[in-house]
Amino acid sequence: MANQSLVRHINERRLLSALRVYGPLPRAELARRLSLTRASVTGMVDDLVARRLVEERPARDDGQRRDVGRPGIDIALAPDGAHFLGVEIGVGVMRFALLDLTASPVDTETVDLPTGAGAEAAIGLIEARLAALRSNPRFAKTIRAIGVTVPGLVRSDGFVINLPILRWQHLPLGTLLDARIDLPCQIENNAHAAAFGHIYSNPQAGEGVVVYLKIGTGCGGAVIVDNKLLRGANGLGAEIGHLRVAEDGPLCSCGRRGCLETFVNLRALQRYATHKDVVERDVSIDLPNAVAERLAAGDREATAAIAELSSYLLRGLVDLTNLFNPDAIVIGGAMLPLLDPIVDRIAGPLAEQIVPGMPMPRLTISRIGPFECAIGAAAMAHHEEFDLTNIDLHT
Amino acid sequence: MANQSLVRHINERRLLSALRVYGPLPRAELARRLSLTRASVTGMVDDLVARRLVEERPARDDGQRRDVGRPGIDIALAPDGAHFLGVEIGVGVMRFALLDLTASPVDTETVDLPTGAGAEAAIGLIEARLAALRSNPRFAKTIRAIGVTVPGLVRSDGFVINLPILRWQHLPLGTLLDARIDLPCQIENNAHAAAFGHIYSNPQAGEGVVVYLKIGTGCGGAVIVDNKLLRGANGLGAEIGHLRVAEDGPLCSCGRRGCLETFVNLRALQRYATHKDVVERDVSIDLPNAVAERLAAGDREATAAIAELSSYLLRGLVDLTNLFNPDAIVIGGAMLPLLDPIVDRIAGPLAEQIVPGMPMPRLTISRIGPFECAIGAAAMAHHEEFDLTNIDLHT
DNA sequence: CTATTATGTTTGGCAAGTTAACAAATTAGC
DNA sequence: GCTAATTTGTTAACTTGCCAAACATAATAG
Repeated sequence: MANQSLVRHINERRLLSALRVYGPLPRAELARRLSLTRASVTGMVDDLVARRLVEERPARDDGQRRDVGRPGIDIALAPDGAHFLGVEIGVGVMRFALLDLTASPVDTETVDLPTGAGAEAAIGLIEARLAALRSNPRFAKTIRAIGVTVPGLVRSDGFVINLPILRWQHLPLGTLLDARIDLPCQIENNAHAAAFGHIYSNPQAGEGVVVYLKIGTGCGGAVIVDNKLLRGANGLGAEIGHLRVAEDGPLCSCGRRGCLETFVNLRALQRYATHKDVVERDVSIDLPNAVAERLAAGDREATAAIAELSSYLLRGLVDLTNLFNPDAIVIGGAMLPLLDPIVDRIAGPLAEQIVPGMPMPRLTISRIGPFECAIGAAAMAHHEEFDLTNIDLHT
Repeated sequence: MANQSLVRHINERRLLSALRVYGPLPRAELARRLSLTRASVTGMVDDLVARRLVEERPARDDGQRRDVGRPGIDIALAPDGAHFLGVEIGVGVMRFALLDLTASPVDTETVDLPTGAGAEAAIGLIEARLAALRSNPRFAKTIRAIGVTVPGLVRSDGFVINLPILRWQHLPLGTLLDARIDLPCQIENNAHAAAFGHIYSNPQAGEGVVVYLKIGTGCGGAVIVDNKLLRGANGLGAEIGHLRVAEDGPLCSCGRRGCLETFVNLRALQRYATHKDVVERDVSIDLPNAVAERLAAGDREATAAIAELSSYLLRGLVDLTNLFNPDAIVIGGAMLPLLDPIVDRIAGPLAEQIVPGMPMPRLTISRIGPFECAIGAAAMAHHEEFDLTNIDLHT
């Protein structure tokens, strides 16, 4: 199906993506940026206005010096032209984020997910949240798709293979969702979604190759190449947490020892800081803040704990840098309050230990915060429908 | 530039790729496969015939039972419509392969590259080979581009960072080539090229995600996603040889210890088999054959050597499988005669040790042989000009 | 020998972008 | 304040390339 309608499809997405990334622009400027004529842009904008996806904006009177010539009329994405719901299924909690057509969050919500709850309960909560949102006339008819993230192995067809933290296994979550929700549902690993959320909300960050690490209850990862997630054959790619970084160590949920995930997560941090092992649910969410304070106060035990965690993380990042030659490594997740000192500690040795000649990647921290997975999931749904990428030329 | 000419560009590449992959086909069949009308295909074929890229073929009288209806006239790529030269710069040797428009090798050649020779000498040999080929009227005007492979780190802009085996370093090879050769030259790491050659000559092998390992003098790798190489930010991606698979080990060319490359290569095999370390140039190319014979004869030392090498390789493949969730792992390179027993030994443990739930990749051996890098380099040039991929929709 | 079926070509139509001309809205200069 | 210059946005005529439909062609089936 490579005919004129493909050209229109491509140009439409190029136009919408430009407006999302650069903000409102007049037709003439759009024409220049997309290498189209003003005439073509006029036609496309007319069409998009009729479909309520873009709108004219009154001239912003921002005191900017105007150039000579007739001033342009800004065209902007119509924020409420479409909405996307992102859902994070987490440990004891579900988080929801609603994005508008500009991919900005317009609503967030957190609800408890009882420990031991199954998929039915989670789907019920999604249904309820969707109904609640739709009772608001603003969102009643514009929610187009849902993205759901889970903390573990999930195939791209929506089949959950294993979520050790939730004790969910072999579960056709996609099918179950499709049966109960009247919108397209996409299921994704939480780290993949968080990574995508980061590059989608920082467009300049997504060019090239980005390796993302999410350090929290576990340690997950994602790799993004030219704004596209590396999913692997079945959507299980970038299982960075199971990279082997030591000959021995605590038993991992995967059954092996030495996995990065067993050395780099909140529970491990607790272990390093207190020399006592604890069970998962006893690790407080406030742990990173507490350790950060002790660290700032020069506490020796906290310093040693960070040093130990950093050493394993470093070991993993060396391999990842050699394998992916990334432009940037982004670290996010619940460990956020401690990421600055960790990154400071890692940058130097990383530059030394990667293969000589391999350029040092930028080390960045994702500061989106606790809704990063939900926002990322919604961003993926947004991207699916409106972003310029992944147009299949083969069929 | 997304207008009707883009549609034609896409459809032309779809048509040429279909002919390359499936062989000669009549217009009606092409129309069905490309979802175009017979009328459109007629027009495109007329155009391509005029440009000498395709030609009509007399009906093959292969005794096949004919269907009812008017028989179609096969359209085939005109083999001599274009040629691409691939060059491998190796240790002591340069190999050349010329591909025609069907991406089949029509000429191969090996010449000595004196030990210690610099880039100037190598470029001189390329010039000479190109001149020799052009003295044949068949190739005089049809060679369109050159691909050159080097055994080590090279940036996508053609700057050679480090080739430890050749002692070449910090060398603007791309610029030097452009100055002396009147054709587009692309420089690529040898394992990347070999991987690409494998999937380009086995089209069904390139769908999805393929992890390629080249085991020879060194151990290099490449990852291919949907027929495209994962290059990384600077073209240095997939440095699989420097994946760390042990806490200690022989000193690697990268300055660290524990790299996969130091355990999995010809010299290491020699070491395992003889318990003596030797210098690189003393490792005979025939070593794999010799060991294979001893192995077949049940020789205990050879068996142990293969077991040792396999154990390190396995360790690397576990991480790679978890990281990339590949459809297939392909192993090639000078170790070829030993790859069958090695793969036999690895398959079982690999399935056990990857993350539970991660599908087991197919384990395949690339049997292209000694010209795999040269053929792959030429294939990359062919792909650049004629394959349906990497059409940039952003500009 | 005729009916059927499939291929390949021709003709006319449509979609979407381009070119070129023009009206509209602003600044610059006198 | 008026005119020239400049830039935006629209309109109409043109071009490209695919589609739809009709037709000529070449085979098989009975």
